[in-house]
Amino acid sequence: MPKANNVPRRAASPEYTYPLATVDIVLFTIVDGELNVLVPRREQQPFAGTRALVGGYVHVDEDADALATARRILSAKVSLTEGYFIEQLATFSGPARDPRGWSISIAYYAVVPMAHAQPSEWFVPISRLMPLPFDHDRIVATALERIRGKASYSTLPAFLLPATFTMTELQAVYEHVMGAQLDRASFRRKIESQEFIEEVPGELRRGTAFRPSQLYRLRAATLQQFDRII
Amino acid sequence: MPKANNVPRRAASPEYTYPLATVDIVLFTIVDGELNVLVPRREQQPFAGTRALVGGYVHVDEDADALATARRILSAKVSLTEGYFIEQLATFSGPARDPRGWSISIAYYAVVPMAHAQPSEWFVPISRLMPLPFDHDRIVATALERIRGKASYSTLPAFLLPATFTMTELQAVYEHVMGAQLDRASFRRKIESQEFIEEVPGELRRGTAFRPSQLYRLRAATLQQFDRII
DNA sequence: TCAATAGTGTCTGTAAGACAATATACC
DNA sequence: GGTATATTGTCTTACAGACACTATTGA
Repeated sequence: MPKANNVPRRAASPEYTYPLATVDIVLFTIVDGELNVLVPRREQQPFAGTRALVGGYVHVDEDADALATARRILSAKVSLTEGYFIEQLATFSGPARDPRGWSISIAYYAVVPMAHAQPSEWFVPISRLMPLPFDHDRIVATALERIRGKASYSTLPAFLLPATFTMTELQAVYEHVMGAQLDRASFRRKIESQEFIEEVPGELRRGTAFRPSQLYRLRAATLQQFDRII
Repeated sequence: MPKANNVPRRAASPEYTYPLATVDIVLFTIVDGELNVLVPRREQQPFAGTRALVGGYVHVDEDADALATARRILSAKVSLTEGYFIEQLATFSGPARDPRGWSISIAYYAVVPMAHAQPSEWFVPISRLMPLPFDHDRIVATALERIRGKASYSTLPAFLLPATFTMTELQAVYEHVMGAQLDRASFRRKIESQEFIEEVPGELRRGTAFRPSQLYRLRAATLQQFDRII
């Protein structure tokens, strides 16, 4: 069984060449109220030592599909095994995007609560993102488009929060992801008219500020995948 | 240069096996007011003789990316070279979806006016679609979800119409794609508030019915790609 | 003139934004 | 009690759906 270090090479078939098949993941979290992306330094060539998205080869002998590849990579490279939302983003391909040759990258994006994102030095705020190798700039741009688009009509941003949160914190996350200010009353109305969160009975966030605020949590049905709320 | 009949085979590398890289296309058109999908009979194995989506291998020595693969396939297999809208749908992968082995299908969906769709026996109305080989049922379902979702907030359905059309015809196409009835006044208001179509000056559709109707066409800026209209 | 469709105007309900008023803790 | 935030209520505006009214042609 090939392991992660058993890197596949291009087939040397004289009549036909296969594309490389890889998976890249754009992992988002919130750090200090700002949207961050996981871009650890690469350990292997090409571009060893420079920051890039996490990714890896599709292993046809162990992966049930590309999503399984993505989960395996997150588990192996970032020790992330559960508690995150992940969805396919798009597939990028061509002869020039990877110096190793004609390649396919099935890109995913994922969303985790800040607490689960362990080594914060692997994350970079999207406002301070440097140019990335391969076509990772384009992949990140596509992921940002997607997450911002979905923020306005889905429960996606809620997956950036810890298990319990206040309405104000939820609004702040939506505002950060969407990059826009929202009206408190309208936001509350809209969120409550949907039924994807519920009050944690009797639980209040006290001590921190002045009037304590009600704590909320995602409903069980919402926990595994986000829903449209429009 | 390998041609279409120069089929790539799986690499026989003892230590590592590559996934097959293919592109499949869900081509939509309107026939007699109903949404149809292109599913010609396959000429090659596997599943020769049965209806399936058009598709083919990625040719790394001639394709600039997977979109180029899709365009090459449409040109070669359906003689469709221009006048259609195409967009990436999603990528499907796994060991079982293709009997030839672990495979990747980068799926696209495309939309053409009925006139461009030449041999109508290659098309099947979505209401009468039979079970398809591979995981093409799943791909078609995903494409239908996408096109229906986009219909309500984009100009996509307009690409199913010929060069000029009446407001009533435009509404009928939206209704067929969305699978819902729309109010005439509201529809007209919404479409006119956007600016993606324009009147063809002085041109009316006469003779056909009673009061003649104004003819419209897509604006030049809209012709190449559809826009969000919300 | 009639039939049948094209095109326009009006009313109403819903929901979001603006913004003010009230509630509740800690200091 | 004062302060800062939480939560609720009200007013206004925008817009879509419902529906009726007018316009225009060929028969």
